[in-house]
Amino acid sequence: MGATKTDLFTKKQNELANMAKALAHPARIAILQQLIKTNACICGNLVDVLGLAQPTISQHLRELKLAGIIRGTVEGTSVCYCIDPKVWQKYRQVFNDFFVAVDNLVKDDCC
Amino acid sequence: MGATKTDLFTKKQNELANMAKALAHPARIAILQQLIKTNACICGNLVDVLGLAQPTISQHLRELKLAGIIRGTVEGTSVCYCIDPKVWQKYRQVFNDFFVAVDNLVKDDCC
DNA sequence: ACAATTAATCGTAATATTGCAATTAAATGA
DNA sequence: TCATTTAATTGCAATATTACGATTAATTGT
Repeated sequence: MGATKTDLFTKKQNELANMAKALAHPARIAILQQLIKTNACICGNLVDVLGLAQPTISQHLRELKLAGIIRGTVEGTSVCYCIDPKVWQKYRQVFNDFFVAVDNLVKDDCC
Repeated sequence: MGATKTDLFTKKQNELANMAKALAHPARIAILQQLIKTNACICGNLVDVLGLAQPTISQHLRELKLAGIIRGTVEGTSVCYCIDPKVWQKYRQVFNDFFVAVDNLVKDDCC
């Protein structure tokens, strides 16, 4: 026990849950917002901006990269991270589709 | 260590992260979708529909209730759960606001 | 009052996540 | 080449999450 039983759920359900998980930490939210704020890229500035240690930031970047929502390209000794607009839009749509589902149904309260 | 350092982040960042966390499990996604699907309420049917044990479902319901996104009212020996439309709309808006932020900035790739 | 039904809670095991010090890897510049 | 800079990786401790058996709490029907 202890591990999520992904086999019980659909691909879409697991996909959405994983997307949510990628956003389920304030540091990762802060990283994404910082990437947006500085328009293009940013590197270890994140370590200065957020108050977390370098390995911790690196780990969060790793997760965001794994989720596909950001990309990192080496630039000299530093690494430039940026949001992947395509994946970002996909996230946006998946979440929106999920939230929209209620519009058709919930007019007033049930219980 | 091991605990999230919420004090390093803004209220909004923590709020969004917590909302995402509420959605960050396929069982909770499935529960919400089931509540939508059956329009109004549902009770222990969830235990039958999803393949998880009763205490596990109960725990996920607890988290969703804690997040405010669902409500439960006692009806005889069973409990009727339903989505809170107001909170649902808030979730929708918070996520949308977050995703929208990129529209103004990311036209083409950076790195 | 008492059996039956339903769901919450408790306790616990397994696993996952968070965070960081220490180290390593990779690239640059002198 | 070698020191410097930057970021990834390793290893580990603390905490959180997930899952469920066993039990408890609450309500209903008899």
